[in-house]
Amino acid sequence: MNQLTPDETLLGLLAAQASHGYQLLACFHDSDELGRVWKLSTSQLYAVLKRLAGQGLITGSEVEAARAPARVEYELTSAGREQLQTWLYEPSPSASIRRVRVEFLSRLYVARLLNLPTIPIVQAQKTACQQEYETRLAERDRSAPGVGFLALELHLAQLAAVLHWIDRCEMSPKEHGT
Amino acid sequence: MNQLTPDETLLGLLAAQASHGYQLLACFHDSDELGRVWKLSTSQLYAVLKRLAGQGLITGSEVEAARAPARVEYELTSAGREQLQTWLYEPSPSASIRRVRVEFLSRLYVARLLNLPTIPIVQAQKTACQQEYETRLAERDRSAPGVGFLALELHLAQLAAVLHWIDRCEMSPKEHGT
DNA sequence: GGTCGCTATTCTATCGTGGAATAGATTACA
DNA sequence: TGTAATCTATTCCACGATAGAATAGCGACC
Repeated sequence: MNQLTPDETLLGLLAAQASHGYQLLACFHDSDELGRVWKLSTSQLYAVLKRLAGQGLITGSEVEAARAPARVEYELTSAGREQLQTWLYEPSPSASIRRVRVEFLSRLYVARLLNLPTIPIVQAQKTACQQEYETRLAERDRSAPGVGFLALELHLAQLAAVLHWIDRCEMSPKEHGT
Repeated sequence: MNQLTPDETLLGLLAAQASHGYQLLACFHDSDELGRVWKLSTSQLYAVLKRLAGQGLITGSEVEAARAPARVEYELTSAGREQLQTWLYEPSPSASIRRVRVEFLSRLYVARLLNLPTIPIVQAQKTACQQEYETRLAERDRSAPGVGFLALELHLAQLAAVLHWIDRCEMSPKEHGT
């Protein structure tokens, strides 16, 4: 997959608890949950739910709510659970800064939510970023001065910042000292 | 403008020399020029040229080339020159990491190309990023632990990296020591 | 002279997106 | 009791970005 979509993150939320669009949306809007990770519009979320249902990763059923319009509750299928595991422990995650910010943090969020081990996720991401760093470093040495060179240096600085930051992600949420 | 487009960068290139789509494209593909800053498809570039022409910022005229198909050469109008100046010395540039990588480096590229002063551009960008850093720092102190907090810390680390990196941009291309 | 490759531009099909529209249900309050 | 406002929940639609194919002029090579 090349495009950045919340598909698997949705699977993760539904793995924790069967739910419906409007409720899931709240989680993506709460800045203490996924609000700082994803910027998701209403239609996009419902589109993803439809896609996942079409792929047989989740199934929905209409449910009448007590004091609200009827809603469609979705839950994971076994194919969905499998897909989630594969994504969560992807051995070669992307080292793109954007991907780290969004996809890695989503993995972390989901793993914590499901009480699954986070260390392998952090380790895999760290390794990927280190490799990327080495690659770019070699590239820089072959690069002519100019904005292309500056762009590479910025990229290297960003990767270095990620590598320094990522160690803090191994800790559980409560262990954060300064 | 909210969306990230190469419009003004194009104006900058045309300010240096009247040119046509195919040639401009080469500059955006050369990784020693703008290749590491913009990822631009053919159709996007031509679409931008049409838009700029529609806005009266550039004018095109068909030219027969010696050993090639006819081309449309574009040059800046006075409105275009004005727009370029405004953009180049924008007093409050965006502090978004992506914008810095793309828009700021484009400004720098264009200013160098036209032998215009780069210091004010760097200074304005630096100030914007410092302000953003302070804002996010305050936000972090109000934030609950979790991925939202980690996202903020990552953002802060990225901004710090930008602030450290940006000083090197004040130098002319040839002054780069280690 | 056919076809390969370079120059130069346009066309098209698709897809993501934001935001409006729809719609059911409860609450407010006069 | 009527009606306006508000919250819940989902769908619809128009727009623009985008990639990549298609078109097309022109020389070169064998």
